[in-house]
Amino acid sequence: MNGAAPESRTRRRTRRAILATAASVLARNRTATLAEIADAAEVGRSTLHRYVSDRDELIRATVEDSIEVVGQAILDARAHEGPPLEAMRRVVMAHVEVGDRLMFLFRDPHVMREYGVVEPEHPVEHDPVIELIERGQAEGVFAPHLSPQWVQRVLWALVTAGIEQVESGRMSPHGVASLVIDTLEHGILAR
Amino acid sequence: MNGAAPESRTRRRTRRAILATAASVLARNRTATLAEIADAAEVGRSTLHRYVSDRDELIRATVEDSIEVVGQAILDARAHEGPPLEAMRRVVMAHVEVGDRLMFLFRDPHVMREYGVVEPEHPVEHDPVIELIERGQAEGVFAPHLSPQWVQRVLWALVTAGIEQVESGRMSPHGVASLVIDTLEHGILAR
DNA sequence: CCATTTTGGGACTCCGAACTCTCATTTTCG
DNA sequence: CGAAAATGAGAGTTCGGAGTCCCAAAATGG
Repeated sequence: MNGAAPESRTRRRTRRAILATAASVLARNRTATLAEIADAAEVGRSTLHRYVSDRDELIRATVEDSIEVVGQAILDARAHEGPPLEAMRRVVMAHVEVGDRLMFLFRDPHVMREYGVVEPEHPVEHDPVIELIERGQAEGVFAPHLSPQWVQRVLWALVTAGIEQVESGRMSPHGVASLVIDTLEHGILAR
Repeated sequence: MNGAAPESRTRRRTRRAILATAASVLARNRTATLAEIADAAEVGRSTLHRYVSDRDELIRATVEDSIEVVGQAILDARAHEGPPLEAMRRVVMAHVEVGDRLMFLFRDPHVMREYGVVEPEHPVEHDPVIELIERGQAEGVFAPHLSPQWVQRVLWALVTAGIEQVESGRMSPHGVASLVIDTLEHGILAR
């Protein structure tokens, strides 16, 4: 399939910088200009066009890359190992760490709806987070009456909320993960 | 202040339709075209321009209108009356009912940052939801270690998540409010 | 029913972002 | 060092949405 054209180290680094910056900028401003993205990535507009022909292709490539990065972060969190509660905490921290990519992918549902991968390599049944939630429910740790998809969506929502709080200066970066975990686990009632 | 020019019933209705539709469309696609918005509102593009001169003014007017609608819905929820827990449940249901406006206002932080009212009639200290949360904390119902702003943000996040679940067909419209309330109150742990 | 208001649709211009192309310069790496 | 790769900057073109105008048709309301 691939024309046996390995990318040079230089080009690979530039490509990474472009895609990472695009995710970060587009997450915060969906109408950002290509010039703005190029500037933020510290690259000329011409160079940007050497890597992606189109705005459309830029978004497509950024989606693909972001899915890759997020997926790897979750794998690194070893969701399938250890007690579900501890695994969930690692997963939350992993989410926070790739917050930019997550916000790019999921803040605007339009992005995933239009550009989401057509042929998921790992079908939904193998999503590590879903499996973790199901495992936790089976072991009696997570509430059994909540659908795993809902729990996962809540996880995204809280992580996003936490990141926004940090960016708006209403919260220190340090405590976000634990606050999110606490709220996710226990809600807002006194106990 | 106002040039004593009361708007005819006809114009008032079309204005409402335009602003409501704009909120709904822009909430789901921040890059929607004016033509798309006009179509969705079932008015001609010319008519749209008769009510707002500019895309900028359309957004500004939609923000103002949405704040009005959301504020009224929250007032109707009587946040200051009765036990905090029940008041919070009414507030959640009110949020769900004006979900479109909420998503327009808060899904993209850029909107409120750029167009949010400059002179809030009711300063932040008088936000009924914040006051409800503080009251609930004072009465020992809500967790005291969570800042009211964080609780409010979580409330928004969960309502948004619920609405999205409904729209994606993963959940029935009926049970959303109670699911959001349950998750908000207790989190995801088994109990 | 008639005067007035409101609307829809088309034709037109304008503008900014997107995209293309070229060439000199810099960086990489054997 | 020297060839090849990669980049930056600028000029020029294209394109689509935004905004303007006009007129015939429809709806409103007295």
